[in-house]
Amino acid sequence: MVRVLDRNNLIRALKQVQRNKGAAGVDSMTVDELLDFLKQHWSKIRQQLAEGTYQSKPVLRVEIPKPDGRKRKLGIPTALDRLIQQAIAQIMQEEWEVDFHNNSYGFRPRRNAHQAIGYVQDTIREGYNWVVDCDLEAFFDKVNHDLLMTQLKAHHKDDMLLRLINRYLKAGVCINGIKQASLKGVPQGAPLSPVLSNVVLNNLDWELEKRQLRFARYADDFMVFVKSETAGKRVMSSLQRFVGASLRLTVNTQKSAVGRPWECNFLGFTFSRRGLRDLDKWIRRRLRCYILKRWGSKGYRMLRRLGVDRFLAWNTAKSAHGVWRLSGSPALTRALPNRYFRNLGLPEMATR
DNA sequence: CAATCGTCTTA
RNA sequence: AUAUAAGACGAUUG
Ligand SMILES: Nc1ncnc2c1ncn2[C@H]1C[C@H](O)[C@@H](COP(=O)(O)OP(=O)(O)OP(=O)(O)O)O1
Ligand SMILES: [Mg+2]
Repeated sequence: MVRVLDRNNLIRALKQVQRNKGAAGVDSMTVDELLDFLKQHWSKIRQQLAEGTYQSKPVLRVEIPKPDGRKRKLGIPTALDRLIQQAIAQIMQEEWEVDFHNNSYGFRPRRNAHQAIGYVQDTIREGYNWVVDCDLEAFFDKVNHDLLMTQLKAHHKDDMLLRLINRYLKAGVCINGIKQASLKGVPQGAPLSPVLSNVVLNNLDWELEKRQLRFARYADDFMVFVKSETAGKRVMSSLQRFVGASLRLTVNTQKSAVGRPWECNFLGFTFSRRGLRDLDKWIRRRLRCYILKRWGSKGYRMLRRLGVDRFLAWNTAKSAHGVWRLSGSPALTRALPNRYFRNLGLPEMATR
């Protein structure tokens, strides 16, 4: 709590909230009104936070369309609550980093989707040719408060902080003017929610580790790797049981399946067994167009002299099991955009 | 090469 | 029309 209320931490949080220019919460205070409000009321709020008497406002319910046509229920905290939560999140995410599993890649500092994809490819290369692809149903909305608080208490000694987080969980939602209690879930739109969601699924990570399974997780989307279809089916059903019984969450059966890694999507990337010859021929074609346009026939002669591989300079990599990864310069990625890879069912290109 | 804005992607 | 993290691109100021 002391570290949360540290001056530097608070101004970093304030800058982040202001930079986002997000919409107002239930009190209809905008982010540029926040600074004036803080000048007047901050000393009082700071004292309430230190004493554990601060009462947060409920979140504002706003619905936005999801890509599949359904609605996503956002919970927008007030600008002030976003500031306080961001200040907590900055401290919490660094403290939890040491306890989080290495194969969890979502919502974490210094980790990205490419690292998750890289791990997936290494795993496939080792001969794990069956995959259990899982997504959770309405993940944030269904997070169990008691389980989350138990998890937080086990790792965090600060009673004031725990109390404040609990108040945020129980702050309620405001749906067109009418306040409702929040009995479960973390709000989609609160700065603290992503790190709390990782705390919940950290249990799942270590359970998979205990069962000595290879996996990669990105938020609520995870892949577990096995070497046969029967093993995959067995893992899928035991996972459903574990997620339901121990985490009080449900696996989204529409978005989950046991299959071949090269037939499924993970983080918008597709894997393919297509051979290098096809790939090389296709890249050659694209490159010719790009180089002729950019440097004319001089560039084209240079390509012929150096060859595609040397020209790419950032090399194409081949794997033992026919899974390909390409890397390219930013300029090349612009010439060969990822949607071409997607349309052809090839793995996308990672810039480096 | 330090900082600040703007667009976009993944969950 | 919110949040986090990473990344890409574009622009600007010294
Ligand atoms: N735009 C967003 N704003 C805030 N949080 C988000 C947003 N998109 C996704 N999230 C968070 C909350 C989600 O529970 C979590 C997983 O996303 P996603 O799997 O797409 O939806 P979901 O799990 O809520 O519903 P479902 O999977 O049943 O369609 O990521
Ligand atoms: Mg989901």
